[in-house]
Amino acid sequence: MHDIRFIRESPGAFDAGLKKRGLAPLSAELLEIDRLRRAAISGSEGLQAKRKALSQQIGIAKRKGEPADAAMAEVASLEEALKKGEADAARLDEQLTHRLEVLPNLPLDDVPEGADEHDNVEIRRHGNQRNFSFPPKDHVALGEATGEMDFASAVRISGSRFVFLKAHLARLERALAQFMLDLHTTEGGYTEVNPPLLVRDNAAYGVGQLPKFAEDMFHTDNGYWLVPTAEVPLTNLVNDTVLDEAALPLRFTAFTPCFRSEAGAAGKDTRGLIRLHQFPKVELVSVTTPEQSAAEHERMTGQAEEVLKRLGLPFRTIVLCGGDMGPASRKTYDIEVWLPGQNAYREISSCSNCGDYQARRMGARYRPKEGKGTRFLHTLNGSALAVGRTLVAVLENYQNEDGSVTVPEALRSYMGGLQSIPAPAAKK
RNA sequence: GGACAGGUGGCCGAGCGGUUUAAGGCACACGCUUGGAAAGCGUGCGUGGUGUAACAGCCACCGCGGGUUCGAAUCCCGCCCUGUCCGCCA
Repeated sequence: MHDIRFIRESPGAFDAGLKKRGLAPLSAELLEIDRLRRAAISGSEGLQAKRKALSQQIGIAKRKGEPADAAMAEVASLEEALKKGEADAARLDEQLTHRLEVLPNLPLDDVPEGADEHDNVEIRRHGNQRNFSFPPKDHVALGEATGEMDFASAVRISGSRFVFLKAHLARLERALAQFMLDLHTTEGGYTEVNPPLLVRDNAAYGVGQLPKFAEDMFHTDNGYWLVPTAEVPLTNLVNDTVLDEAALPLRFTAFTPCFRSEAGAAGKDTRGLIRLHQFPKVELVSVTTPEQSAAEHERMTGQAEEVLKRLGLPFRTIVLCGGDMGPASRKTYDIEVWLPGQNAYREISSCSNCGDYQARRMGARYRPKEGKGTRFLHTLNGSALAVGRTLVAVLENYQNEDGSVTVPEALRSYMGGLQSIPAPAAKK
């Protein structure tokens, strides 16, 4: 949600931000609605003030037992104009809100120009791609060979884009999640949270999922949304609140399943664990002052990268261009992990600084130590990491020629000391 | 699912047709007091909108939406939410 006052003061900057998003300028149009809106409000308020004054006179007169017919007649004569004025003001105000609430956040100055993912800019790489002495398999081939990654059963029971993980792979997923949570809570300073997975409209609206992305979420027939990411419940922990500055920053982490209908993704990434209707993810959410958010964004991205470093997985970090960012974000880093089976870097984390965009929608404010009143908070969210895709990366990067998979050092204590996930039994 | 009770500022809480301009308290800020602190005393302090160069002023907001009325936090209707008890249930 945008602040119309900002648009009033800096229409050029607003339009420039939209342009970076690949959108046409809108400030002139919005300001015209705003002009009409304010005129309507002024007119309406003038009449309201008149009515109020007259009503007070009537009250005083009646108290004294004097007649008040003249004043009552005058109020009655205002009736029609009052109704119209209030309706006009309400209609224009609503119109402006509807226009503003569907617009994306404005990119920060250091976000690169560009239309789509081709214009994203790589900012660093870490780790070396392994030299395989054999042709590496992809995770589906590895997982299905042992029967521990079972898509066939999932299709019968739930349909496409679901999976059963079994035995070592089920445990590996659990180990990954636990490893990540431990890292974030002990070294990262995040508070572990186990949130609800069903949320109300207002929570989905608060982070910007609604009204635009209703079709990307699952909805229950009694009105709940299944969370598409733990960002939704975690960020909404501060909705409708006024925090003390001393409490900031707040840092939350959660391991949850995420549910996405993938309505617009028919035919994309149909193979394997990459794009499912239900997938596990460890999420990070920070709530900060406006002054803290840029540094917190770097810190959060570093926290996500740390997971990959400890797992020994090669990755690169890119900054998304204006045209490729999610709507709530003002700056986003994606982290892409190297997948030998696909011979490509694939997204495994996305860390966004949302500025005050979500805070405005949620009503999330704080009281500054200095100065009066309240200010909107800044919110940030990032995956650290998408656990299913991390499992893919571990399988593909740590595979051996016989189909066994070496367990990364960092995970062994979570796997009961297991050194290696066994190769599939030889065919008889 | 059934019955009952409730939703008032950052928090607690009074008000239940017109001097409410939402009392009072807590918290917070500043000052006085003090060797320093606590306590005490004093002052300030809701949110949003509109308006202004900045003040001032004005309007709205007592869960949300309607209605009654010259006038609604207060009365009426609908909805949402919370709590308690009962039922069901891992």
